[in-house]
Amino acid sequence: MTQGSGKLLDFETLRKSCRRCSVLELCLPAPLEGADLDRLGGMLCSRSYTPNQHVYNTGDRSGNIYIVRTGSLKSWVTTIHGHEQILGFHLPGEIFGLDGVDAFQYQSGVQALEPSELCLLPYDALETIASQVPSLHRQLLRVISREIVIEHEHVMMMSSRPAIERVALFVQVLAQREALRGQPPQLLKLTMSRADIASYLALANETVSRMLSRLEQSGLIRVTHRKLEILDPEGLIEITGEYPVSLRLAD
Amino acid sequence: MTQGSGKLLDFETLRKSCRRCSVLELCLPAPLEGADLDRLGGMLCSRSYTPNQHVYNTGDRSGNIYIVRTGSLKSWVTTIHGHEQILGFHLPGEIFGLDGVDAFQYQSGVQALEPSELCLLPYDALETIASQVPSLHRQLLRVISREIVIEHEHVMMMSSRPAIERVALFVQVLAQREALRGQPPQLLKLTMSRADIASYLALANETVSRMLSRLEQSGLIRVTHRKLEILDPEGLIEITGEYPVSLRLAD
DNA sequence: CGATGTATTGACATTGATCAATTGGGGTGG
DNA sequence: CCACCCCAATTGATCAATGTCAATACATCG
Repeated sequence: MTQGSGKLLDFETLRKSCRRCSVLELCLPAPLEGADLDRLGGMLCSRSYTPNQHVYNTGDRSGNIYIVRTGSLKSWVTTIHGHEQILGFHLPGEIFGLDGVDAFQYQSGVQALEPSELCLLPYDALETIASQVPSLHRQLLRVISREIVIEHEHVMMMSSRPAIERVALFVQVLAQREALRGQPPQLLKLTMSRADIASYLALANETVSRMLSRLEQSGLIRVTHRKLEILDPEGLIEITGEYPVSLRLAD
Repeated sequence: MTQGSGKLLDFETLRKSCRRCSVLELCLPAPLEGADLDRLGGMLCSRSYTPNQHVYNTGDRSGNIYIVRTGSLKSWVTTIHGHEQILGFHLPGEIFGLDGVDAFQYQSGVQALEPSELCLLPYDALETIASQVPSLHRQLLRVISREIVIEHEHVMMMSSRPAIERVALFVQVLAQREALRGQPPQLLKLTMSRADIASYLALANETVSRMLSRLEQSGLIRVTHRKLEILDPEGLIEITGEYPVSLRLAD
């Protein structure tokens, strides 16, 4: 496994660290008592990654669950043809690495798309955490739950038949995920390449380009290289006529 | 939520129940002590479902994680236009219901494809279980891990470009899942309709029919209504591996 | 400022969706 | 037990949408 620059955190550092973490409310929505936070000491580890750096590769011996603190990453598998299939993008507050629990080795590869910081949770520590900090256990389950909903959203994108819908849905879901962590959802930074998006949506990258251009010509968005501005959210929703009910915010 | 015929199990019944369960080694691979099994008493609940019966619907207040004991089920979401998108099929030993943890309501619907029996795990009980039966906590994580791997396999199917690959992969993965629970993997019972398969693979159901016929004409499988026999597993692998792409991919 | 890889745009070919007709099974009632 | 019916599945013909190939424009990074 590719190693990042990591360090174990002592009690005091951790408490401060988690309290200052930008995704605290996602990772630990329930207020943890100071004592509970202390118990986490020694279990957690924070690590930084540079763009393109691998967190782990397919087949690597597993051992950790990861939660994104800052930055963004992609996970993928390589097919027999040597073709790379993107399985997901990981934004702050989101989890990955669970696919390695069952077989003791990761079933996919993960690499950073930009400078990123991750929070590591060793599998072994989870049992201890679960038994000693029950509220954290519930929070972990919630993060896993969100991850599964995101996977379902991915399926919804891939099953949208007209390519324009897939791309529009992609933009919308990305904006939603930005909003969830309190970021302005109308200005997106596409940290992944067009080819990554294309693979994620099961389209040719030329098609992704064309559809983005089409959305821009319709006045719905504005794209300049890796910056994307949503001009007309309502219009986007109209395009994705098949927008799944489950994706809409509580109403 | 639609109610099945359920009953709470006392200690003794549960112990026998779990010990006789066909998916014991999937659900609880690590041997549990008798005392641990006893502690599960009162937390677990078993329920039977008839074909087409709903376990829950999108928007239902959540509360349980489900593990399949016998039978098979499908989960789906309905789009605004009334179109049904299949998210997954659930076989014995597999888990579902996690998508309801975060928002306190299920984000999808689930219904039985045949007479099925489910094991219910209330969210609330999970914390207790985790703290009192640590080994079970780890097993739960493994079942979740398998579920995520299955979701990734689903994405791989949907991203396979030629339709024949998607269907071939579908058959292979289904056989694999049968094999995992000790069933002969060459004889499959398709409990779901062609339309369900089509939705799952993001294809038209006519295309699924055509591809199954094509696989049969090639002598790789034998399909009669809902029974599918794999005649040439190697041949299937070659199709998913080399079909049309290998002719053009020069890498 | 130049070089290399990424993104866009265009032209064409092909796959799979759509529409339509037919067959086939499983369930129900006579 | 058989016959009917209805829904599921198969098969066929056509065409639009998107993948593929190719060339150009554009950033980013050295």
